[in-house]
Amino acid sequence: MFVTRSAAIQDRVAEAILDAAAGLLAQGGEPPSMNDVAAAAGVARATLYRYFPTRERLLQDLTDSVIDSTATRLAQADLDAVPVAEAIARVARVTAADGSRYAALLNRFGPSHKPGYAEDKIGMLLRGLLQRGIDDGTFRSDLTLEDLAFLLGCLLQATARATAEHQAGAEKAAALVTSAFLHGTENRQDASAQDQG
Amino acid sequence: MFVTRSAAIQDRVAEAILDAAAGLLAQGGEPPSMNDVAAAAGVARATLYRYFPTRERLLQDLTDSVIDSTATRLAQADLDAVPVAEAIARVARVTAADGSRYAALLNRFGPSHKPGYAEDKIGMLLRGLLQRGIDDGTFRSDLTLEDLAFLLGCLLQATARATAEHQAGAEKAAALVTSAFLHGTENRQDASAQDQG
Amino acid sequence: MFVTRSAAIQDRVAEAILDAAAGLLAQGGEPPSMNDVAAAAGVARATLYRYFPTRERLLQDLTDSVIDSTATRLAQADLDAVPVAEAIARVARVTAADGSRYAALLNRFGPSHKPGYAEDKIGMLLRGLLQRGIDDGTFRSDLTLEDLAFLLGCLLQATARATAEHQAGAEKAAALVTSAFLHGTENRQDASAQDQG
Amino acid sequence: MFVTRSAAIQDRVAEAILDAAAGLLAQGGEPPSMNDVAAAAGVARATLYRYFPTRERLLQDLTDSVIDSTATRLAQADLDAVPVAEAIARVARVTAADGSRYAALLNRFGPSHKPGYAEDKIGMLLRGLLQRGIDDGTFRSDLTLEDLAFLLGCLLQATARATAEHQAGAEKAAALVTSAFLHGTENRQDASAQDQG
DNA sequence: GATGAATGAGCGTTCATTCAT
DNA sequence: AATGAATGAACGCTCATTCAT
Repeated sequence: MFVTRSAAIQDRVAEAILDAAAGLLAQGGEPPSMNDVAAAAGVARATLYRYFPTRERLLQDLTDSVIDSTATRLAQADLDAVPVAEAIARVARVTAADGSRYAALLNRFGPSHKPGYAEDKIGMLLRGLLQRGIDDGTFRSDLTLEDLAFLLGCLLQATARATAEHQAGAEKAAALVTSAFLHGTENRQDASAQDQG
Repeated sequence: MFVTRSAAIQDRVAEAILDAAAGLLAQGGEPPSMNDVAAAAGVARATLYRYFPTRERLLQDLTDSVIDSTATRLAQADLDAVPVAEAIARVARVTAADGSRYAALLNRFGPSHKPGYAEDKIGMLLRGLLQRGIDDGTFRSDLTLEDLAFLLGCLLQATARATAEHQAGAEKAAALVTSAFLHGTENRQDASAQDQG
Repeated sequence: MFVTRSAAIQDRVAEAILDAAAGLLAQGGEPPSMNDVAAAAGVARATLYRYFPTRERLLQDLTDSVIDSTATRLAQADLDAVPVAEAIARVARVTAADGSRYAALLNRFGPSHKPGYAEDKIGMLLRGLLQRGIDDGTFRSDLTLEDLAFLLGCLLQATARATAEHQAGAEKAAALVTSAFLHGTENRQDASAQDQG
Repeated sequence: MFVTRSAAIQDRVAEAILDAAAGLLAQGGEPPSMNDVAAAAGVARATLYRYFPTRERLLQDLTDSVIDSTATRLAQADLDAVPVAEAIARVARVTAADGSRYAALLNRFGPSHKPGYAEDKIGMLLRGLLQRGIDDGTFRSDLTLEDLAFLLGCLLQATARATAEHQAGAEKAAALVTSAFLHGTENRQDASAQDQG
């Protein structure tokens, strides 16, 4: 009981810290110091370190949490229930909308974080989608799964970054990337209309 | 004469410092301290600060210098003398080969640096190329210059980043990006073979 | 209790730092660097700065502490219980013995420190003494309190300085100054024997 | 010839530097940096070092020059031609008027300078005067030449310091010190009127 | 478990002094 | 002989991290 309640409190504190850190990061400007994060979360520096023993660790966990929420949203998008082209469009939209927070992290701290399980979750999801596209003939047959994954990864990451800077163009960027990716990879046999939403 | 020689020495020292900094950055790991940079350049810390009064300034100048060299290489690539498709391919190759250094900087310090004239030089070059493609019907007519620039920018930047991590795949990444971009933006009237090299 | 103990520790550290600084200053030679002070006190430089945020502040506090101890010794000298002449002699002896540390500070850093309450404490003590001398006819009536204070101040300060250089002659200097001051200011009516001890 | 003219120029530059330094010191505030001195004198830092190879040396020479001018003024005061008491009064006045510059140096840099020939010049002059006072019975016979020199030195130095701080009271301080010194050391046999100015 | 204090390392800067020209 | 550039040392300060309580 005690342990449970205690654990709940722990989680609450940890989340408060992550929220504070996310808020500070979203404000732009210089990357916040551990001091700032602790103050914003309303705890002492030493307490912050009890939860996240390292600055790197804090950022890693923050990143994971952000990615996790994106993964969740993607999981809710019913990608398996729609044609690959539409699924790609949805992925692009989610990425543009949600990924800006992730990109903000990337922009400020580089890809130093070792991809955790959260990131793999998205990766597997996308690979599944791409493999389905290969199997059903949506994509050109001369492109391997790796090629497609690289391209889509590039475009999505770039979309996220761009969106993080000018929050406005999220929708447009998503549409553009979707269109380009699908046109750039489509199998010419089917002339299905891959128009952007 | 004297002034010239003196100025030459100055330049040499500045360049030595930039080289040293680039070398340390390329080694990966933690971003080097000013101390390290000075030591690697073989000058005293005070001298380093004489040339680059701020860490930020040093990185800015380093970035500019890297971009400048890429711009120079692009300028030597005779982009105007070949079809747009081939020109894009060349741009991708140069970016993959040369841009890794730039991406290494970006990865470590984010896009905080205000784009200087060097970066604009590349931007103008690319916009000129894309405009030519629009004019000669290489690209789909529903894509504006802005759209094309955004897409190409995304892909090139992603290429550079990817190359910086696995130096090996530079050629392949360039080819893939070229192919995807051209397929994704081409005007369907001409069925020219834009295969990757 | 806890607070008290903690505060006691803090005081102890602060005092250790002041002691170390005093020791280094007493050694003569170049004024010690903050590094030296920290090392001598057995704390890190950052800790030193936690206690004394500025070199100036450290010296100021050191000066105050030295003056304070002199003031304490003067307060214990029972000046009010003895004739003015004897009281002056005691003041001179205390100054010679104790003031050398103060003079060492003055010699190295000039009178830039703004006199704090500690210094005022001594000033008020002496003025009280001099006023008593005026009232009981010890001093010539043509000398104001200001005049007497100036003269005594000059002589005491000079004594302290001289003593700081040749620690040996402290007693002699005190006697000489006492004699000169009393002879130089005495009221000729009373031929009391103000001989030096 | 050349050497002579050159030497003259040298002297001129050296003097310009000393003047500049004196001016900056007189302005109070923080002790001027070698940078400041060089700039004020209109020469490059390296040139300043050619003339005064060390900060300490510059201050030493500056001190010597200030003392020298005081010594000159004392030499012109015809001390030998007047009674000892009057001579002491003149010494005090000159010290108060002229010595403030010296005290400004002392206050800022401490007595680190080894007394040079200039200082000895004043010392010998004063000792001669005091010896005359001993010989002609002006002073108490229980005070040695050393005692008298110490006392007078104390008082004069204090006068100089005091004057340096409040330029105003120079005359008054001189009178006070003269009176105190003479009363404090006089031989009671002669009741000559040693009133202040 | 939470905290205040301590720590070591780096930053940006100034300054006295030295070197090469 | 005069100079600009270089140097090393210190300063005041911030920050990520650790320790003792």
